[in-house]
Amino acid sequence: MGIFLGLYGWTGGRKPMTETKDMSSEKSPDSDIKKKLIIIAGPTAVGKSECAVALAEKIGGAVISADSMQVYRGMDIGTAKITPEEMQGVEHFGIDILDPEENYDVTEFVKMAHAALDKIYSEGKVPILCGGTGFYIQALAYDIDFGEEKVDYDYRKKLSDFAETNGNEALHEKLSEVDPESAKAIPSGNVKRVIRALEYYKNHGEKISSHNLEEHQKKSPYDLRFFVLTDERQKLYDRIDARVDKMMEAGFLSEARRIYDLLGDRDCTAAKAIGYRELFSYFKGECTLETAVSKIKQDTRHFAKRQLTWFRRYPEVIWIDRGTYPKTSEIVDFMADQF
RNA sequence: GCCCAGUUAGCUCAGUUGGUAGAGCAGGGGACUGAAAAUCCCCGUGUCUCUGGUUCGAUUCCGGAACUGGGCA
Repeated sequence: MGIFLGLYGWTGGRKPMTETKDMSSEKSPDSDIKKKLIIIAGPTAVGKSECAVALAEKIGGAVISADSMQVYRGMDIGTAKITPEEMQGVEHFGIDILDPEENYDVTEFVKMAHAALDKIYSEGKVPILCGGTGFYIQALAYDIDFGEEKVDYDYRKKLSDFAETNGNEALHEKLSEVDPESAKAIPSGNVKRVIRALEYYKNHGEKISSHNLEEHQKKSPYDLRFFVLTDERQKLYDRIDARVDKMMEAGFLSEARRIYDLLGDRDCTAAKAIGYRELFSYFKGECTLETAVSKIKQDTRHFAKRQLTWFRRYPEVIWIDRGTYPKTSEIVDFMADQF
């Protein structure tokens, strides 16, 4: 049941906590055209994937993964990637689409997601965007414009070399000259973002700060149902620690070894994945396995905390506490109640 | 049993030539618009083990106790 939810518009029944639309008069022509997009986000290890599958089964949906690392083939255990069995026949997009040495970024994600959305909508299904990469979710759900040009890795390298030899302050100073607003907003220590701001100015002759200001005003083109799963901090951390131990038991070490042999010292996105990078430094003899494993737990906990911070920015988020809804079926029922 | 050393923030330790103390890590909060599992910013009051003494004043000096290491028997 519930599979016949049409393509357009929700059937109402939203909880009062979110902004309620007046059914009769307030309906703008736009909101009738807006397509539904369900988002299931949250920190790592809260149980997003399972919920997404269960919800998809219940309402006739398909899942789009919003995860920057699960795109890589062969990185399964360490990224806690959903297995084909766990998918239960529900279609998933954005998983296993690249080799680890390939670079991926938001724009690639958005392209992939748009294609997936087209397909899902055309089949009359409901898309469920599920994952923990807040930046990707943001980009898709609020239709952020990143422009068409491709990244100039040489220019980035040039700037980071400049910062290396002349100091971060010097690079930051360059930004102040062309885009004082960005310079004010970005600390000089955050070299990556300073570089991007400079790069943007070079490509567009326009300040990224004003561009961001415009993009910031954007409303979502979708009829969103933005769920964020959360849990008591200690419980979440305990689950993370336990999961890392389970990964090790499941053969994460040899999986990481395989990826390490493949990537070597290459500086690519996949090599920065939590779990892999710590094990890589063990392979290089920089630390003991024990140290590496506890570092993985530590880094994962920090990551989860950052994810939570990200999602707190959205006022429209419907928070779901696992303490209140420990069972996946309860969560799915709750979600289904929201539309 | 004796001799040394130590006992300071959740942990590891600095430090105070006597005026009640500070780093790293952990922890918390935040930012983020083409690297995002990335990158970066902010937040440190604790019976300075206890107890006598000296002193205007002791966490700091002296004595004792307890505990923890190490050494000698």
